[in-house]
Amino acid sequence: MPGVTLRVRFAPSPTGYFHVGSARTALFNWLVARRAGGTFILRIEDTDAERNREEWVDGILAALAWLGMDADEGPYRQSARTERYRQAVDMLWEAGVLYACDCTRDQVEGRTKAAGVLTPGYDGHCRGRGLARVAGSGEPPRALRFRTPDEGTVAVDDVVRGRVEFPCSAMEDFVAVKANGGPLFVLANVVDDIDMAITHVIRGEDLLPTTPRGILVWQALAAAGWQPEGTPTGVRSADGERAAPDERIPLPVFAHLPMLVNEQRKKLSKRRDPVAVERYRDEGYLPQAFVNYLALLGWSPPVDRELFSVDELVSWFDLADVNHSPAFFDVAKLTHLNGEHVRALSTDAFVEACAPWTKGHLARWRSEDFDPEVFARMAPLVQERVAVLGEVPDMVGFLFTDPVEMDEASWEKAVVGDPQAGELLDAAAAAYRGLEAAGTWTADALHRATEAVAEGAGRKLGKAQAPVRVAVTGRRVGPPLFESMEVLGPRRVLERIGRARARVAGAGGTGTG
RNA sequence: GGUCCCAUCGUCUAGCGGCCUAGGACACCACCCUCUCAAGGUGGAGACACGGGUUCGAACCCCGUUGGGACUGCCA
Repeated sequence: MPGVTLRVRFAPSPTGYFHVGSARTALFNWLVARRAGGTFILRIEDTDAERNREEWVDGILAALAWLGMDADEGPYRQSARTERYRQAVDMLWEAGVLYACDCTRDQVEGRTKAAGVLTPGYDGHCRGRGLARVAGSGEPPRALRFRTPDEGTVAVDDVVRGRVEFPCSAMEDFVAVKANGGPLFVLANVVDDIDMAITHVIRGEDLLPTTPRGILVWQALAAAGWQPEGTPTGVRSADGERAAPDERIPLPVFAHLPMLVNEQRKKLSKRRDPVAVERYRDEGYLPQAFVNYLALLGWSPPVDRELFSVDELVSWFDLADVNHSPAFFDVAKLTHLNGEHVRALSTDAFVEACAPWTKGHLARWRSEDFDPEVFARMAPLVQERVAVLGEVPDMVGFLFTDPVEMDEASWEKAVVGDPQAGELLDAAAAAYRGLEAAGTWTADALHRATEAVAEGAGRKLGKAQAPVRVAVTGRRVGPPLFESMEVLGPRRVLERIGRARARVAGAGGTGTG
């Protein structure tokens, strides 16, 4: 298609925090645009003033920025385009496809119930009443309904699902304009897509049932002579004279993505499912890993692997490889993938990525206690042991907290539960003091010294190091012990072993048994 | 109720009529490696919803059944 640039849009409604499903939709649009060298447009669908909040817009923008999905145009605001919608409504009204309706919801329901109709929905009551567009003073305001065809079908040609046909007989005359004059989704959305020359509409499958309405509106607008905004007038009118409406304002290509579901196989809900993107950011997921995982939800790459950089995703992504069936958002798999991305980082990048937890707002120690050099030395050992960055504080907290915070479960198991713990600690302390005196306080020397202690106690190193580890780091699990003790230094190591030894002795002395 | 969508291991999926005694990944189990924990290695268990067709041949095509889901707002 020479001369035709692909234009896609992500059009969220700011009615809540940014949702993983929305992020997936945004990503697929973004990938398609980047792959094709097209344009990615951001449009905020905020026509419902009562439900939209500015903070949610900020949340969307922040999440998109975090994930690296940069918009080429926008954000456009529907709330700033009311004049454009009014023009569309006028045109549609003149064309006779819109009619005024003053039925309340209760009235409609009452009539369908009384008539015993099996198919609820609007009954076309006001179709032939010829109500004026604006009611007289004192009368209730009137909504405008779109006159749908009585027969035939509307077909949606969908890249993902093929041709889907909807019978007009099942389509009610839907409300396109609120009584207060404001446009509804189906109208504003279509006007914008035409004006913004959108070529591909890529969105969730939940919008598939309303797509025929959009197509009807699109065709009515085209037939009524709607002029897309911002198109050079000369070119357009020349084309417009001859071309059929559908050619003049061609329908976009539709692609309805499979739903993201929870463990109950229901559409992800903001209310009951952990779907806020910012939550994953704060738990320490890497944006590139999150994007990688999101891409795998509903799309499968043509190569047999799952770890991709964002650039690789751009080069491999194709709507033709999008699946049909709903996908479960599996945090366990996301976590694994995140671990892979964490390990793929350079040490410097890892240290940098950890900043929010080491010296930022998520740190659990006083900033003056944090030693960047110590962290940098331990970083490679930590990096290969965490799946999400939020695990980092637990793993290195003993380096920046004095006295060390003791995990009581670890203490119980490795010290209280080990009759030899006391003598092991004594032997280790003695050996370490020797290293300190000899000036050979290195991980290697500590390793050998501890091995000797283990041998002396008649056990394997693995069993012998446990009490020492708990005494020094406060936990049974963590980064390699000897490197940890090396960076911690003799003073603090010996002090901690001494404190633990005293506690064991104290417990023994006051014990009842 | 109506309209529409979907249907391969627990999960994400490969498969687009013969390469399938169905492959990979996550999770799970066992073993190996190992100073703990991870990571890594090896092995294991684990699926074509059901019934009819079409065909020499069906996970793949068609029909039906069943199951799940979405929509059915003067929300988007």
